[in-house]
Amino acid sequence: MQKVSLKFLAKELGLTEGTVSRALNGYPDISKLTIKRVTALAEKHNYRANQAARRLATGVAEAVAYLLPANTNALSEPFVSQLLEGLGQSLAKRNWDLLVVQASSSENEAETIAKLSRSGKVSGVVISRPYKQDPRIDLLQKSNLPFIVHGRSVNHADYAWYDVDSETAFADAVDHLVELGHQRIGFVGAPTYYHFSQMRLNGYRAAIANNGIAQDDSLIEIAELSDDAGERAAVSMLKSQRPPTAILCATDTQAIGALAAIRSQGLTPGKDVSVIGYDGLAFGKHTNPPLTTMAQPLADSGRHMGDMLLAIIDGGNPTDYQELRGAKLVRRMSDGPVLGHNKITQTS
Amino acid sequence: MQKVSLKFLAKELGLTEGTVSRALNGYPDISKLTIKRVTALAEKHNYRANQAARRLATGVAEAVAYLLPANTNALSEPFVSQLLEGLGQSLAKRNWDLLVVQASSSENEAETIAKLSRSGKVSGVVISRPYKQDPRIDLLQKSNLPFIVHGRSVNHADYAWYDVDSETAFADAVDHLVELGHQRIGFVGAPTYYHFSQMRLNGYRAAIANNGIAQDDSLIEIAELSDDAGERAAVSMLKSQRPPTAILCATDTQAIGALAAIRSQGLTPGKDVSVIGYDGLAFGKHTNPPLTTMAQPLADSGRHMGDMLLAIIDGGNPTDYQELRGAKLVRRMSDGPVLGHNKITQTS
DNA sequence: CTTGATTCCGAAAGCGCTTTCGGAATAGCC
DNA sequence: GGCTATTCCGAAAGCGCTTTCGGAATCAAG
Repeated sequence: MQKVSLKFLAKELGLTEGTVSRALNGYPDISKLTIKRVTALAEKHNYRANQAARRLATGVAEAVAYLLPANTNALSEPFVSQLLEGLGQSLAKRNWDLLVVQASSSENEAETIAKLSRSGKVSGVVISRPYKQDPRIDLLQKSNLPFIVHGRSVNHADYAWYDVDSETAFADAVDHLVELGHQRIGFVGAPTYYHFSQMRLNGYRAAIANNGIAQDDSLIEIAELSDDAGERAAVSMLKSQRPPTAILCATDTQAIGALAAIRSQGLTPGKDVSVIGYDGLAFGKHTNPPLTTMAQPLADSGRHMGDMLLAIIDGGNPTDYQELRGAKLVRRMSDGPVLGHNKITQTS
Repeated sequence: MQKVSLKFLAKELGLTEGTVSRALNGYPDISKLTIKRVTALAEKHNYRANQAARRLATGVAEAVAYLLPANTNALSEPFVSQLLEGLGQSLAKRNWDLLVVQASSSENEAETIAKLSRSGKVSGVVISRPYKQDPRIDLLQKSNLPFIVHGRSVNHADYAWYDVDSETAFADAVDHLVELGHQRIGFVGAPTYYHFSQMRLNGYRAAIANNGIAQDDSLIEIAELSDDAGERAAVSMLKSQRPPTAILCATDTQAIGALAAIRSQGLTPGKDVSVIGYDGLAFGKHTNPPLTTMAQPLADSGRHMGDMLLAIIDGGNPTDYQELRGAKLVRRMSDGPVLGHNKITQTS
C-alpha cells in the first residue's frame, strides 16, 4: 500500500496540491469537471487526509473527549458504553473522533482537563456526574473550550447541560409510595458532593413534607455508589428502632444492594419492604425481585448530547443548550402496598 | 490564557525552538542547565506540545483505537467500560490517547478499519470478539498497523491476542455438572461466526463425550447475545420432549435469560434446573438466584492488552504477544445437584 | 476589437513541532 | 600553544495539509 497524499493525487492529475485540497473541500472556485476528476481519483485510491496535518493547518481538532467518571463502579457502567455509543454516532456524521480520557485520581481531574484544553487535542468535552461546585466546570469555562455537562452543578445557568429531573422524579416516587400506604420511607442517598444526589434528596424531602409526614433523619443514609454500600446502608436502616417500610435509593446499583439487605434480614423485598431505584438499568429486570425504578431516557441521550456539543462548537450559545428531561417510573416487582394496610389506595 | 508555544518559550529563554524542543524531549546534546531552565519555564506556563504538530512532525499518532463491538447489548457492556478503563491506564503512562471508534453497521467494520489505518490517526488498534474468519484481522495485517485482538479467530498464529480459554472452561463446567449428577446438559450458544462461541461449543461437546454421555443435538441451541434471546432458547429447550436438567450458557447475559425462562416454566433455577453462565459479570451476584458463572480476569485485562499493544508498536514481534488466561468457576446459587440424585457426589 | 467582469487554478506562506547537520565554543591532550 | 575531541546550540528543512492572493484565461458587454 503506497501512501496516498495530496501530493500524490496532485501529481497524478497534473494539478497543484492546493487545488486538489480545495476541490476536495468544496471550495467554489473549482470547476465542476476538476472536482469530479479529483474526487474520482481520491475515491479510487481511498484517499484520507492525514488528520494531524489537517488539524495543524486548520487549527480545529475534529475530536471530542469524554471524561470517564472517576470512582466508577462496574455495576453502574452500562451507562458509559451507551453514552459512548451515542456520542460516537453523533460525531461520526462529521467524521470526528471520540477520545476517552480519565484522570488517574479524582484529585487531578482538574489537571486532566487543563492538559486537555492546552494540548488542543479536542474541540469539545463532555463530562458526567458533576459535583455541586465542580472545579472541572470552572476550568472548562475559563479555558473557552466548548463543553457539555451530563447533569448539572449548583450554578448551572451559564453552561450547556443535559439532565434528567430527578428531583421531581423522587418526589413522584414518594407520592407513589404514599399512595401505596407507606409512611416510613427511607432514603439511601449518594455522597452529597454530587449535585444529583442533593437534588434527589431534596425531591424526597419536599415530597415527605408535602404529604404531611414528619421528617425523620434516621431514615436518611448516605452511601457510596456501589451495591455493597447500598446494602450496608439499608441494613443499618432496617435494624433501627423504627425501620422503614419502603426505601428509595439514589441509584439502581444501591437499590440492588438494598434488595439484598432486605433479604438478609429475613424479609422479602417488594412485600415487607418496598424498594425503588433510579436509573432504569436494564438488568433491573433480572434482580430478585425485579427492581422498580425511575427510568431515564439513556438510549439516545449520548447522541443528543453529541449534537448539542457540536452545535456549540459551531458557535452556538452554550446557554441555548440546556435540556431537562423527565424520568418515568417503571414498576416491576420491588414495590407494593404497605403490609397490613387496607388496599383501597392500591393503584398503579 | 495566552498560547504557550515552542516559539514563545524559545523567545522567553533566548533560545531556539529546536533547542527547546530537544531539551524537552531529552536529547543528550543539551546541557543540564538549559534543560533545567527550559523545563522550569515550561512547567510554569503549563506548556503542552500541540499534538497535531507533534504528530505531523514525528509521524507517530500517539493514539490507539478501540473498536467498539457492533451488535452490542446493554446488559453485557460493563465489560466495555472496564476494558476501556484498563486500556486508558496503560496508555496514560505515555500520554497517549484512546480513541473509541465504531462502525455504523457490522458490514462496514472492515471499511472503518481501512479508514482508520489510512488516516494515520492511530498507531495501534484493539478489537474484541473476533469472528472465526475475521476480515478486520486480515485488513489489519495487510495494513501493517499494530493491533491486538481480544479473543482469537481460527487462524490465530500470526497476530497478537489476549484470550481466555473458554474451551476448557466449558469442559470443566460440564465436568462439574456431571459430578453433580447431571446427564442431560443443555447448551445455549452464541452465533457460531464468533469464534469464542465455537470454542465454547467445542469444550462442551468434548466434555460431554468424555463423560460418556450421548450427544443430543436437541440440547444445543444457538441464540443471539441478549437476555431475551437466551430466554427464548432456554424455553424451547425446556419445553422439549426430554428437557435438560442443567443449562450451560455462552454468556452471562444469556444465562440470565435462561434463569427467567426456567422460572417462567414454573421451575426453580438452581434446583430443578441448573444454570451456569460465562463472563463473571458483577451483577450476577444479584440475579434470582445468584448466577454461577465462569469468571475471567477482566479487571486488569485492559491494562494488560494496552501494555502488549504498546510493546508491539515499539517494534515487538506480534507473535510474541499471545496470552491465554484461564477462567475459574465461581459458584453462586444457580447450580446444584440433579433432583432426586443421591447426594454422594455433591462436592463444591 | 477593446474593456471589464468571471471563472478557474498555481504559487506560496504558514500551522507548531521535530530532527539532522554543521559549526562555535569549550575542554582535553601531548 | 597547537591540535583533536567534546559539548552545546543555531539554522533550516520538512511533516501534509489549508487558505489567501494574484494572475492567466475565458467570457460577456459595449
